[in-house]
Amino acid sequence: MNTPRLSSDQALQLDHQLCFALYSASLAMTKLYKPLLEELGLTYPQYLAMLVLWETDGVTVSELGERLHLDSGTLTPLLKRLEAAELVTRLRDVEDERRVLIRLTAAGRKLKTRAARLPGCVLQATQCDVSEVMALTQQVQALRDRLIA
Amino acid sequence: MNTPRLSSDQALQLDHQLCFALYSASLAMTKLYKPLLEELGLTYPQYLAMLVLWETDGVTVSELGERLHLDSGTLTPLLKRLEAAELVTRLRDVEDERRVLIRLTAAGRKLKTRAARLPGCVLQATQCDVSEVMALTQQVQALRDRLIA
DNA sequence: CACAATTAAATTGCACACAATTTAATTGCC
DNA sequence: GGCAATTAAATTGTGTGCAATTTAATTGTG
Repeated sequence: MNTPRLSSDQALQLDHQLCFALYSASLAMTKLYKPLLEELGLTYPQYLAMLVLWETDGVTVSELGERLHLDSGTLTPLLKRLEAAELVTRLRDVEDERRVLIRLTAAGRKLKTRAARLPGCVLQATQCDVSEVMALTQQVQALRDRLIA
Repeated sequence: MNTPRLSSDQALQLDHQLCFALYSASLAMTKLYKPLLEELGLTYPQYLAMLVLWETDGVTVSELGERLHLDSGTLTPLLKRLEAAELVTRLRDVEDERRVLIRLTAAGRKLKTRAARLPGCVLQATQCDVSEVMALTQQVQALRDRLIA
């Protein structure tokens, strides 16, 4: 059996692009989170950084970057805003002064309680059940990991 | 049978977030396209705009925005850059002077030929076959449309 | 121990995204 | 026809993303 092929014209159609499906779905997600995160005083990328810290407090900027696939050019100003909001502290590691350790403040830890309702809200918006969302999440993660490799 | 539930702690884990899977996969896609698009002198969002125009030449800023789920705040400067690159023209619609019609130049139309190889490069990077990519694309599109609704 | 190479953040500059506002043109309603 | 309401882009301001460069600290090698 032959591998299915598409004409060059079809292959360039916007609605045939996996990249655009991901791009527009990701932006739609951001818009969905926006009003929910506004109550917490967070932007969407700031929320992702907080998710990492709620899992593992006290990480370096690099470690945070590896986890989120973002670099210091993005994270440094974002973390300064979280520091200004008094949700995290940014202190040079005494073991290695090149590194900056990001730690949650009491307010930062406390915010997790209020964030706990978000996953339920988002699940509802997907109109899927948990198992469907988990399956799609894993498929998209696996794709991402192949793209990065 | 009960709907599966997750603890609030598990539900907030980064790797359980569909939103983060989409976000990081979308950014990974952008990075994959970057060197390919550099040869064409396009950024990734500019490429998406060109995809629309290669399908339907002569659209308004609003129509382009509906197709890409982007607003004039994003599109106006982007289109000015495509105009500066002499790939499109931006002219007020004589029928309704509020509207701006975006049309491909000869160079803009011609660029489609060179773009034709991109879908193949991207498919290869996914390490999937066409049918898998198509299925995932449709799943993600359907999710996006439910999120927007 | 000196010093080149490496590493970690920060900085700079450019291009998005998007909310909110402004400007200009058209429509609707009387 | 006049004018409020609506519509389409553009503008303004904030916050990412990321390449490229800079700054500062550490490591490796002779």
